[in-house]
Amino acid sequence: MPAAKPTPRSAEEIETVPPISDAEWVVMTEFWRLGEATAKDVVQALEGRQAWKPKTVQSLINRLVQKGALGFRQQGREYVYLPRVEEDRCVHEASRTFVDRVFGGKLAPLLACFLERQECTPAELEEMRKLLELQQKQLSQSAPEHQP
Amino acid sequence: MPAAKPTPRSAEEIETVPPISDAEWVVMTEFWRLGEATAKDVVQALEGRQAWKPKTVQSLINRLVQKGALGFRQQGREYVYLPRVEEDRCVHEASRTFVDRVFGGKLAPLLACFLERQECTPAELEEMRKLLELQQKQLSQSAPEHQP
DNA sequence: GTCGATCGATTACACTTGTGATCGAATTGA
DNA sequence: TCAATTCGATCACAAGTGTAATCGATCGAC
Repeated sequence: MPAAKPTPRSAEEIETVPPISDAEWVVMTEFWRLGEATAKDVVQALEGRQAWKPKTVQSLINRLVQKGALGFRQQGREYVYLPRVEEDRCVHEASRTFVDRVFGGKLAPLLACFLERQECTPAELEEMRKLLELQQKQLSQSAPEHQP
Repeated sequence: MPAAKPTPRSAEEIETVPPISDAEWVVMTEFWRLGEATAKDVVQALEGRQAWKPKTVQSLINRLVQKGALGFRQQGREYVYLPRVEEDRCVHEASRTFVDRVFGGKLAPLLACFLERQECTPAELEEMRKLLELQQKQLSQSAPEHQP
């Protein structure tokens, strides 16, 4: 069957993010970083970090297109691909799923797990503490607390 | 460097944890919780939460045995299975892999992601903040700071 | 002692994933 | 003009996964 299917959709967003496998994730990350890119761009970007043949990268791109995670437009003989799913949404979805599966949905045990093994730098510890304090401050402002 | 490699292991313990798939993880979780259990125990434990036929659960158990994640001993006609990999290690390994893949190895962005979407309860926020403070305190004691 | 219920063992089967190779058309350098 | 290169399209193929069903032995109820 010829290329009847590969016309880019006009609709920009899709509602539910498709499942993205580990290897595909590496590729998506590059597209999220680059915004738009040809297959070759991504091959070059991954060079050195990933020992993938160009054809492998192309296969992963093709699957991401099939899944609706990437779109593309034609430019001369080649395609320029671009993300069709937001990084934030995918990242959040993946995190949610992971934390649910492994930690019963709670983040604190994950943090504890990392702290136990000293997986965080002091700078990161500080950053996280600030994030938490900020969040707590905002919460306490928006939701009136009863103070004893 | 703090956090050097922990104590050398005994020769028999499995050093690298096997890959555990999503469905298998659900089963392992029950074994970690129960300590020891027959297939039927786990089927019953999962009843209501997971719409799996008993044969499906048995298949997952068999694969976990093949992978070395479960062991068993015979008891009459049936088997009593038990974990052969520590939950902590599997959980940590899975977390490490996930955070590396999705957040470039840093935990803070994951936390930020959850906070943005208000995925944490106030109690959890507080718990995490305490965890962080404790860790920071311990660090500052073990690694002396340059004096003001 | 026979029959159905019940174990674990073995088999099934489609889908996904990782990792490419091949093919035909277009492009380019000589 | 023609051979080599280079796209994307299509195909390949083994391993892993989700989701069971069937088979052969055994145990318990009559």
